[in-house]
Amino acid sequence: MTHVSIVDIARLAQVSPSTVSRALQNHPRISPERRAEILALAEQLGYRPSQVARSLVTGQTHTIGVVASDVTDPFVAEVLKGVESAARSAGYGLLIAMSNRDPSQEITAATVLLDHQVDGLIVISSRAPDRYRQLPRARENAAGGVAPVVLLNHDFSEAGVYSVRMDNAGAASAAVTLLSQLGHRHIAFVAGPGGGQSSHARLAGYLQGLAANHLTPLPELILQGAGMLEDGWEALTALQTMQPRPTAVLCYNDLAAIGLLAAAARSGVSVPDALSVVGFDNVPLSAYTVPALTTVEQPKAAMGQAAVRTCLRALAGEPAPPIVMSGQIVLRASTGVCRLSDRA
Amino acid sequence: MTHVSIVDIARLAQVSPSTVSRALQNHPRISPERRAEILALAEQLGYRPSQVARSLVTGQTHTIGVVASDVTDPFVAEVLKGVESAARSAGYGLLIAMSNRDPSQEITAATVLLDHQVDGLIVISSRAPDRYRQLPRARENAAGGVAPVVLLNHDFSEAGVYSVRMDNAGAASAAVTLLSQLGHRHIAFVAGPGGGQSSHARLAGYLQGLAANHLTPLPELILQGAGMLEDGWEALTALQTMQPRPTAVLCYNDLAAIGLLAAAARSGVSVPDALSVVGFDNVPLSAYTVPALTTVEQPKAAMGQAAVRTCLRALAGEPAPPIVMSGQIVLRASTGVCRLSDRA
DNA sequence: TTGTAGGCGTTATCAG
DNA sequence: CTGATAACGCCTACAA
Repeated sequence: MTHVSIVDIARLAQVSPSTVSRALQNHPRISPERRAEILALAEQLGYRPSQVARSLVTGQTHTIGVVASDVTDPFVAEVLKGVESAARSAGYGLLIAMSNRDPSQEITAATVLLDHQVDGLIVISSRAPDRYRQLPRARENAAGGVAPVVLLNHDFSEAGVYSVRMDNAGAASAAVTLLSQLGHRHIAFVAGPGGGQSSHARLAGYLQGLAANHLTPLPELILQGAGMLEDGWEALTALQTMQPRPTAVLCYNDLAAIGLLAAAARSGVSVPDALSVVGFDNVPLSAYTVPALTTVEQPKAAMGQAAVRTCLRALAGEPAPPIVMSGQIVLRASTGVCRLSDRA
Repeated sequence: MTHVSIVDIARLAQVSPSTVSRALQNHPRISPERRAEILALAEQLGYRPSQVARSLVTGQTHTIGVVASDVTDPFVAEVLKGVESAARSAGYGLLIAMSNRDPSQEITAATVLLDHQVDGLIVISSRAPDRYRQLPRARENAAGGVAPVVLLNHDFSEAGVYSVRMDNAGAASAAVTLLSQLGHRHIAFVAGPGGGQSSHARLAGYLQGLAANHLTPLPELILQGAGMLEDGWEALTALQTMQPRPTAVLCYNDLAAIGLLAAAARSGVSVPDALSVVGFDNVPLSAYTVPALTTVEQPKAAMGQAAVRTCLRALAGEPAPPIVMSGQIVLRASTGVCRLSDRA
């Protein structure tokens, strides 16, 4: 016998399969003795219920799909960790697929997951959220419902699409204010990947921050990037050749900031004396850079857990309003008072 | 109609469900016209085959389980990326669970995945491989087989258990030789997590390297750790108070090395002038530390892909011998010639 | 080449 | 409280 099933147990226990089924799922209408007896037997036989068979009839797989832009990004990994722990403790499995930061792969990945019949979808850092409304009949759940989609750091109001995000703009703005209070007047920004709403919001926050502090926004102070180490590295050269030269820079994320820090060290640009650097995310590594990175904390694990909660709530038919979390600035050694006199 | 199924198509196409089934899976015995007609109809109706129903009958889910010690570890993330791409292109989904570096959670996670009927299991950095032989009937596949388990960086010969790993000992030994050739005589080692075979092998390699270079192994030069940033950070203090003071240190992984680098910078210990540091893994970040980290490259993505290939091979009943990859030393700025004269 | 019938392991709806 | 019985959506001999 390859696999002990519910009927095997039934036979040995001299009861019907349905009774066994009920015993196994703590159904109220069954005598305690029977249940105990059956449970013991199941245990002893090493019975493992077939999730597959169960899913076929219930229409639920107890599985959540996660499409991640890139697990190699510490922010994503950290969020994923939160997602995993929450999912696991809710009895849900996690089916994962990577989009490799590519919008078209993103919906391909989503489709694959949906085809594997995940109950819901969590997208960590979507870059193509508008396409979810087009996912053909793929989102149709066998139970007749539509798989909820939870977007991380991407506000998007559409039926069946939920969101959990940070106050990206507010935090970015706060970071600029911090720099302004330290006396910096020329603050650059290394932008994030196009298409991502978090990039957009952080850029907006940067501009708001400048305005709030009566600083003039200069287009050339905004550098392109994609939230990767290389971007920060390359940004330094650009910063050094600018006129007037910025004395501080806010980066889309810690990765870019770390790249920038490395470039600065290599080029002999002293941080924070000659240049103050602020990151975003507060990944574990940011405490171990040289100098330690001032950054904006994002409650990464909590966001992941919130995404799962939102998903389950949607699944249960309960209301699941957008969640917006806020982040604190973590002051470390990469920022300092502006040493340059301002000659307008 | 909640979900279009094979019988819906059959009805509309005026054929039997089995014909539709055959058309959908490119079965040879069906007329091309029918197939075309049916395929078109399916497409038009937005038909999505139910993986669940399919799995119930075939006994295969086309899903591979991955238990990862911690996605937050860049090495693990990088390997996972390789696993994902290989799995995806083979048409397999990925069910993931985290062990949080805890041996007991590791087998719990494995069990959860197995209960979700994954076809095979890949364990990224196992710390409790001997327990896989005890996984009760959980590994029993519905098709009557046993789910193959592929261990990463953990050699383990047992039926149904496969392995893909690096030549950890060889690489560690080579790293020691490099340091020795740079003139270092007192080389410390920051060890990795207990239980992991890669820790064990790298430690062994370190000792072999010492022996090969006629250096005396001193127990106090071996520091405990778990492959995390903190371990390197804490190791520095220990190193500084040793007599004689080591002039070089090999770390279990890049994370520990990065922590060590940070501590050194904070304490004013100049790297590599006063201390040479070598990591292991060559994670992307290691090129962006200050100074850039000399380390041992591990073909991370390739290892992940090899793990998937091994798993699929085992699934197909083909032989899948252990795979051992080798790593190159990547020479960067954290190592240098020993500046201290040797006073025995 | 195509149709029929049985079954994969569970759950759920009925009667008893 | 318990037992038949019918799905769930698909695959696969076997029959036609």
